[in-house]
Amino acid sequence: MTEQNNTTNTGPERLDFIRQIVAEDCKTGKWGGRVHTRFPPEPNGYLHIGHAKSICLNFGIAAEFGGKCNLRFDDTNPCKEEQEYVDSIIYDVHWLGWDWQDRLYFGSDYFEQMYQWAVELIKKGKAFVCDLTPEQIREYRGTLTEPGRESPWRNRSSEENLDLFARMRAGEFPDGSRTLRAKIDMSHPNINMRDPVMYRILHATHHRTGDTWCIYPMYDWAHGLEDSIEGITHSICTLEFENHRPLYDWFLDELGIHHPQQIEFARLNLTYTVMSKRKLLRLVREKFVRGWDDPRMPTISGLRRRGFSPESIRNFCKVIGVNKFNSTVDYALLEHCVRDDLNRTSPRVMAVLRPLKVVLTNYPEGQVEWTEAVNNPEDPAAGTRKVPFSKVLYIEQDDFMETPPKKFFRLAPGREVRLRYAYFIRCEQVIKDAEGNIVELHCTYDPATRGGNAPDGRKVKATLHWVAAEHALDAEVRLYEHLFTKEDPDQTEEGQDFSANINPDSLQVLTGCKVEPSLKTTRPLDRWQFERLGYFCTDSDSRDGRLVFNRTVTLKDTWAKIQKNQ
RNA sequence: UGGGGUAUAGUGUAACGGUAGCACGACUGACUCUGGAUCAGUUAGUCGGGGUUCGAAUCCCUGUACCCCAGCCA
Repeated sequence: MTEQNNTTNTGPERLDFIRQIVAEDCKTGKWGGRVHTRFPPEPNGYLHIGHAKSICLNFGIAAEFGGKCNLRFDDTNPCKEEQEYVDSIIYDVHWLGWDWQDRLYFGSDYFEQMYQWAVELIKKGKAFVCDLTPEQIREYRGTLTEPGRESPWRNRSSEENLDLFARMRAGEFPDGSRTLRAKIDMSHPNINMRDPVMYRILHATHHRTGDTWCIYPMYDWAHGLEDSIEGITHSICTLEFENHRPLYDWFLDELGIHHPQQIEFARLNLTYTVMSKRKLLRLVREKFVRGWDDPRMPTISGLRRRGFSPESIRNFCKVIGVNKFNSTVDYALLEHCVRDDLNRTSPRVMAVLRPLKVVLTNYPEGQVEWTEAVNNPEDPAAGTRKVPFSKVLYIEQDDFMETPPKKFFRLAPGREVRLRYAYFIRCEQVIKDAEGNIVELHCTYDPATRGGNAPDGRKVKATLHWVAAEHALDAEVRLYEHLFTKEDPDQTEEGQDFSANINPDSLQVLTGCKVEPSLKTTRPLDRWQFERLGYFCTDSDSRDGRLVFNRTVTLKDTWAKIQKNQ
């Protein structure tokens, strides 16, 4: 913990409401000064930016308070969970920069202990085997406004319950035929307390325990026990579990075991995207995207492939804060965070996405000059590199207009601009094809402006990026827009769902792009700034001789804004 | 209409009875070999109505709105 400097007016570090609780607990010694959190994903899908919020909260709090944070898989439902998801989650949490040392746990490792505790509750007369069908259980539960009715099986002797429960475990009964239920209160206003199911019979193969179990614990029963076993102090979860806290508390108190404090916070919502695993699964299954790691997905793997850095995601999670009320964060804030980080860390490079050929009529045929370019103006240590310059070049089509409107100060007939790190050039002639399309520009360069400055002190209003034709590498560049056309994808017409709001133009593939030769050896996940265009990331489809880049995010573009407002 | 939560600029958040602050966005301007970055500035807020108090975003009362809960999902 750093010493507070009272001479500055920055004030004390502001703590969110969860950190306030943790800080208070440390002060009062509630847990003996211990802070132990956990991130408990269910391995039934890929992690997304919303999980990152939880990950940063749990691992962040542990780190800040000198505590520990476990990675624990909440794998109590064999029907939905897969090893593939376990692997991806481990990879993603690590990639985000967090470490759990040797504390990688699985709820399924505690199945035997859970079973023993269930037996204990049965013996206490606090749990019973119920023979009601799923439909009957629903009927007996009552409704939000009416109390439920007690199961006719509620008052079996503990001997009978013990025997039946053992036989459930032994696999004597078919799926769905019986459950183990807690005996609480069928008229409780909180429906979760109306004799909730603790175990269901499921003859399913579990991704870790195989076929050793045919009864599986329900979340409400299992989760608190997992936290208790691991000695968790602060069990941080999302808002929808607030209604379950009384049950969480009830189980731990009845058992008289270590009782962590559950604290709930609001999950993250982001504009122009969906966050529920169910919807993300649909996007993948119904091929709206190319997979879990499609760069348009809000998954960690998608963001990684898109070019987001772990630092930018962690910083995003810090600036959005944490609260108890639902809110939707503007996607622009995520973009701000990634630009902020990439601006400082990304090497600059020149790439032309939509090439327009430029011939310098007064430049010597066959001559090549290697001009020195700065790799990162924000980081002098990044050094410089040499970029080839010659008679035939490519510039961006957007950087030339035959009849330029007001405020357009790039290249136009008769106008002079600077080619970055090279020369001033002047447009002398526009060459068109039979249809009148501009296919080539004839320009002259001023040899006196070598390096990019005029000895006579004359100024140009624009600096253009460029690539020498003969040295250029071909590349494919994938441009992305929001996956949905609406800020809230769930806002739909009657009878439609979020898929109706999918943006048909969310992916645009550009081929025949020209990039500078230094990019020849780039490897997947390398991050770049293409000067004046944006931040780009070498895609995993990229290989020697076939370069593929993803646009992470554009640079802030004043000219685009002017155009849009016209 | 049962229970549990929550309301602060366009958006995300601070304030813990004492000047409503920060960030993003938007809009100006300066600077610039990236129309980037940077810098300076502008914009705009306490859900409504009562009360308590010298003083209320904060405490009390009362409305209103939104979210969650009736899986043998988590």
